[in-house]
Amino acid sequence: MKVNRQVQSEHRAAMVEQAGALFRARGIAAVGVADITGAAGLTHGAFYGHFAGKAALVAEACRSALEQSATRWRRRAAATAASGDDPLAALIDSYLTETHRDRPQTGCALAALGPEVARDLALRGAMGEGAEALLAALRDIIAERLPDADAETTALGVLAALNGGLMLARALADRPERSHAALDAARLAARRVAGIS
Amino acid sequence: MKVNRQVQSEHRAAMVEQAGALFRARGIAAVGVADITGAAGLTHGAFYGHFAGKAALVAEACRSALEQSATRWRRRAAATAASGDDPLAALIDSYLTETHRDRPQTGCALAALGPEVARDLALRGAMGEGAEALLAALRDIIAERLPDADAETTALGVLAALNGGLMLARALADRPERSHAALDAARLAARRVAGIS
DNA sequence: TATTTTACATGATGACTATCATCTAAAAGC
DNA sequence: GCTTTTAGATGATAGTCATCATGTAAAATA
Repeated sequence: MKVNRQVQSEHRAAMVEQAGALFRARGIAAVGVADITGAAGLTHGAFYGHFAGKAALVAEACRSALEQSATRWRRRAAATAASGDDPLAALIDSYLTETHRDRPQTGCALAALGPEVARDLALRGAMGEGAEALLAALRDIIAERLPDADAETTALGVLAALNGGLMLARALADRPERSHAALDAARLAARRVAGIS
Repeated sequence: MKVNRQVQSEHRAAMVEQAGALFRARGIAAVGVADITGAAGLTHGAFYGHFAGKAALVAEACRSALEQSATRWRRRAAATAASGDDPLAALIDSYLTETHRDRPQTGCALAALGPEVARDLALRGAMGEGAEALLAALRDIIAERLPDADAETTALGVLAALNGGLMLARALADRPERSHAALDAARLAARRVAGIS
């Protein structure tokens, strides 16, 4: 049955959103078109009216998830700065938590999907754009917090430490103390890279 | 046709080896049993005499690839130390290269497969063991090079920076200069985490 | 050498999945 | 209100893949 334009665009947004969550939780290959439409409250037939194919949705979901993260980073940095705290330290601390480790579906898409997406040439564009959005947010936070630093290089280094730390904590998830130690060590590492506390 | 025990064990080793390379290059889900046996010069029928199923081979291939990396790290550290160079700096520099970025099939399995494997509970054990092997090698190299450092924490932090840096460089592979900058920044970051040069 | 065992090949099967064709009912447009 | 358009549902199709069943020839064993 046909729905009005408002509902239609909600359906599309729901598919992008649910796809992003499912991909991050289970991986791209393990999520089918029917899983995505189902999570959005539709059936598989609705899919091809909205997207050219699964690959098109993957690209859109990745870019969208990363840009959403970038926006969240900026908002939170503004909020912590307003309350007198260090926005860079706050970002590092909130990224490298057990909560983030255990909730990939709402977490950083770069850490959850980076390798899987990077090896698909058709998806590299979307991933690159999303990564740049994250880096731009981080660079701005660093430039404001550390006016003397090379914000561009520091942002790349800090993002590497954040991503790698989260990935390592997930790879060690079977060993709770080791996984916890990885998060602690990565928080320290990210601070050292930034040159703070 | 039956083959002798020597050849049989070579076939098994070839399947583990080829699986490791194919998984790192294309991802686990994108590689079929027939691809692996084919790369080893066999047909799909030979598979189930050697492994309980695809999952069993995935676990073995991951552990094997990571342990091989750990061994290579130790050997190279010994060689660079013998020639008077800094083994830790050499490890950092050789990990964060464009060659490593562009050759996942022979590179670090943690960076290539970490997220994909970490979300599969049945595979976490193998990945955790492999990660520990890498960390042990790195810890030993650090303990020798920096006797005053907390080698355990430093190893976790450096591995996070290495992994994250490589992943970021791959995510930015579409933008050659940015990808190059990510490698440069990650080398600098890893050094800062270790507290060297 | 004769017999048994078995590593691998061939072929089959069932499950799953992306995509397409068709149908329907409701929204859009007049 | 009537006609046209179309979002989504249902069902079909073709391809892929892991796994299993069976055959065969060579190694192992006696």
